[in-house]
Amino acid sequence: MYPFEDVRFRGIAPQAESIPCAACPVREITVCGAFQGKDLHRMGSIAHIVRFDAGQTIFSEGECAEHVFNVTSGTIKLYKLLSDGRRQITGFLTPGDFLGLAMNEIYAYNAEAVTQTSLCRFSRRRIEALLDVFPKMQRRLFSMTSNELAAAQDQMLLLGRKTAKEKICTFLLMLSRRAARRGQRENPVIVPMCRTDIADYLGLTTETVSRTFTQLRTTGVILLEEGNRVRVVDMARLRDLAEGV
Amino acid sequence: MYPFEDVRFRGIAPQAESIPCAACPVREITVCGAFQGKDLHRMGSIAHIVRFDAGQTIFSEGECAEHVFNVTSGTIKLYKLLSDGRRQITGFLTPGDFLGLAMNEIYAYNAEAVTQTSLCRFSRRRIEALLDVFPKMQRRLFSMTSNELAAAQDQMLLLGRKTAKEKICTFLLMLSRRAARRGQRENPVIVPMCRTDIADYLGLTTETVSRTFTQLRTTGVILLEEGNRVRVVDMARLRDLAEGV
DNA sequence: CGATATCTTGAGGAATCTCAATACTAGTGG
DNA sequence: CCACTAGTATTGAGATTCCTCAAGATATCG
Repeated sequence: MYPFEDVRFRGIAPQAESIPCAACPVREITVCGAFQGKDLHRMGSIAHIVRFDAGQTIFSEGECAEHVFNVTSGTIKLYKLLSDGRRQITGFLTPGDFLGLAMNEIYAYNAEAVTQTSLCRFSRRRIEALLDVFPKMQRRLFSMTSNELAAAQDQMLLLGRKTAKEKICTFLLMLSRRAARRGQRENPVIVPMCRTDIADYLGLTTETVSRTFTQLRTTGVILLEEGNRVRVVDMARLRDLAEGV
Repeated sequence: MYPFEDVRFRGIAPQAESIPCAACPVREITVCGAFQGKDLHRMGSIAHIVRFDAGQTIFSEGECAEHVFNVTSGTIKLYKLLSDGRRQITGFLTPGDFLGLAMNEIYAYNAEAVTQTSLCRFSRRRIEALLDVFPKMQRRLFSMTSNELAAAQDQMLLLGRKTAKEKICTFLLMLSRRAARRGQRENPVIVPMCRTDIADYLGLTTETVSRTFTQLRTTGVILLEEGNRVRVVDMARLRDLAEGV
């Protein structure tokens, strides 16, 4: 049987009931890719599908880390706050990404839905127990965490040493490459997050983000299309600008 | 028998020959803490002790990742470069830290000795093979990587949203806490790295680092003592300044 | 004790931020 | 179908932090 919808959240979307893990759109690229047959069924039996609307909080820093999640659709932002409200978004998650990774007793950051989102939720305790039984799963989780760490190091380079223009170009490239990796179109880059979120991700202000987009548009690197889409006119130039060449 | 010194590197220090893994000063806090008795012996049999002088490169970005390391003494910096030479130090490693963590085929960053350093070196291929045999080790490595990821997220908050003064205060606190965790004195903070390294770690210039130290000194928060030591006069104030209160 | 590297200090400049006003967009109700 | 509203994005002008360039001070090491 397929995992129950959590009653605290929104009504079940049509596909939520009918798609078993075997047909999960992100299974192959996420931690569940380590399972097959009976094991996959076992995973499914402890999973709950939960949904969030844009802007809803999934969990907050300091809360007891009861759950871990797989993103199955939508975009999520992770962020940390300073006491006066300054915010740093540490990452955007998309389908296939794992959430709650730190595996400590307490969440060390906030997670909030950027768009409408659905997640596959697990009890952290149960998943940790499974790690000892399924080394493959642990291996996969470890590998995913390592990749995240590498991405975090790239982001430190961006935050510490890149200019506003380089930051924006790097950001657009990241979105484009991520879409391509998921088999989506890489060129009209879909930007689901608002200027404030982009600013808080890149260590800038919304005004600077806006001005930089305008500058890239007037210099013929991009076109700002409707529906939060950015058409890259000169991809090679965008790549150069991202690295400061 | 204790692991051989690698002949490509400097002469064996006295303790290198005489201390078996069982007496390793960092065993309990590093990945090897997962082993005992025969298993520990097996780890030791595939380890090589290597030493580096301050300034020597341990490995470079883009190189084939043949080895992984445990730091047993000294301080190491990890950094990434932009094509024009701008540098971001992504972390400083001290005894007990693991190096080469990404476990990809290629190192994604540079590692260089800040002080004289000794490392316990392993073949990456062999360690990966051990991961399947010793889930405890994998669990430990995963846990260490998760901690590093959490630290990276803190550093993103620092780089993206903190002022120069907050950055320096956070940095001093980090060094102090790290020393305390290792059982060393926490108050005269030992700062083994030069101003340029601090600047490249915090996303500042050496001049700004220097000016900020001076400002903290003249406002009575710290004292600059000889031997790269910083005496914290007002720890509570330092903590407040680090968070922007 | 001199040479070299590192650190500190100063003056001016540039990138980015802040504050403020205007334009745009999407959703809502008439 | 259009006007209204609230949120979001853009643009402008001035302020500020931090950087750049340059010189002087200090520390380190043979």
